[in-house]
Amino acid sequence: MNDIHHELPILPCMCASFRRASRALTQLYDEALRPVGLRATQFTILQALSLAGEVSQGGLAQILAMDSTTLTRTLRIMGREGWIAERRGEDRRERLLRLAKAGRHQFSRALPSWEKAQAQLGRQLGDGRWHALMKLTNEVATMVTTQGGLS
Amino acid sequence: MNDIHHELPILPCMCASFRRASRALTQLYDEALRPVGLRATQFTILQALSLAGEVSQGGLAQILAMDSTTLTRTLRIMGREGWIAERRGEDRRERLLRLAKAGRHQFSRALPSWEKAQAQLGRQLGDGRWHALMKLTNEVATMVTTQGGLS
DNA sequence: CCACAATAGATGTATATACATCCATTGTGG
DNA sequence: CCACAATGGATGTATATACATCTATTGTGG
Repeated sequence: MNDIHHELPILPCMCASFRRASRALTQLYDEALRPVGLRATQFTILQALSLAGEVSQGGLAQILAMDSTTLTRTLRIMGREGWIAERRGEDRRERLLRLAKAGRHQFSRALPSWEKAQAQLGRQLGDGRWHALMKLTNEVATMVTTQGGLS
Repeated sequence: MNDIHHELPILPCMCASFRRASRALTQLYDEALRPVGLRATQFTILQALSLAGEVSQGGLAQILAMDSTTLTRTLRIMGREGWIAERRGEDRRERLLRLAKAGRHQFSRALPSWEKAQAQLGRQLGDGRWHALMKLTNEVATMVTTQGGLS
């Protein structure tokens, strides 16, 4: 019953190729995190807040290279689980976000599953490709968001 | 008014790093394709069908490493634009898909914009990183979808 | 100080995405 | 042939994602 697929055809579009790999990876991580009750995206937000401390919604959006209004909905879901604490900044338009106690707890609870997914992938890729991909994906995100509209 | 961001922080999660880069790239390609009236995903489907000829919905889903039921909705949207032609296979559960005339036309119309995006990105990355990423993203997708549930 | 531009998010809307479940069809063991 | 498992998609539901537009707040030139 297990899928022993063939090689996937190369997609000449870099965007398509990235999106396909992202979908595959998201499956892998979602499956690993399902027993804990987290989606990959939600784990990412917990981890980002864990690393960044207190940030505004817009600041978090920049870190993740996503539209800040997208976070409105995702944070609402995570907020009703009690994982996110927020307060108004001095600039009262801003929402300053940080992990609530339940959020830190949920994050620790998810760590082993996440590490298992990372390790499995790391074994399959090997150190060389792992580090290359870490570097390259980070460069792509930085480069594209930075140089967005050049002449 | 233009965004000259800083370096983005490294995300230790491979999945998060991939998804972030994907979002950034999707922005770039969506922007390039917007004047033509296509999303990156839709362009990808047109291109995949253009390369693959006639395939079943499930076959297309495998090529793109996505759930075949996801395609039900996306294909419906593209179908009502008249871009996709379908017929029943001998196995009458299958839907066999191919580009309709309007689809081939829309695809050609979009090609220049897509090539511009590819070229801009290619310039920023340089040949080495471009080819490395093409190879690595394809390997990741193949590897993860193939080795899905190993012991 | 005040009119007005700029910014941070919230909301409406559309697409992308997957999973659980359901239906129709096909394959299979007896 | 027939009961039943397996498969291809469709549908219901939930989340992820972005853009256009709106509101509240902040910054700024005069």
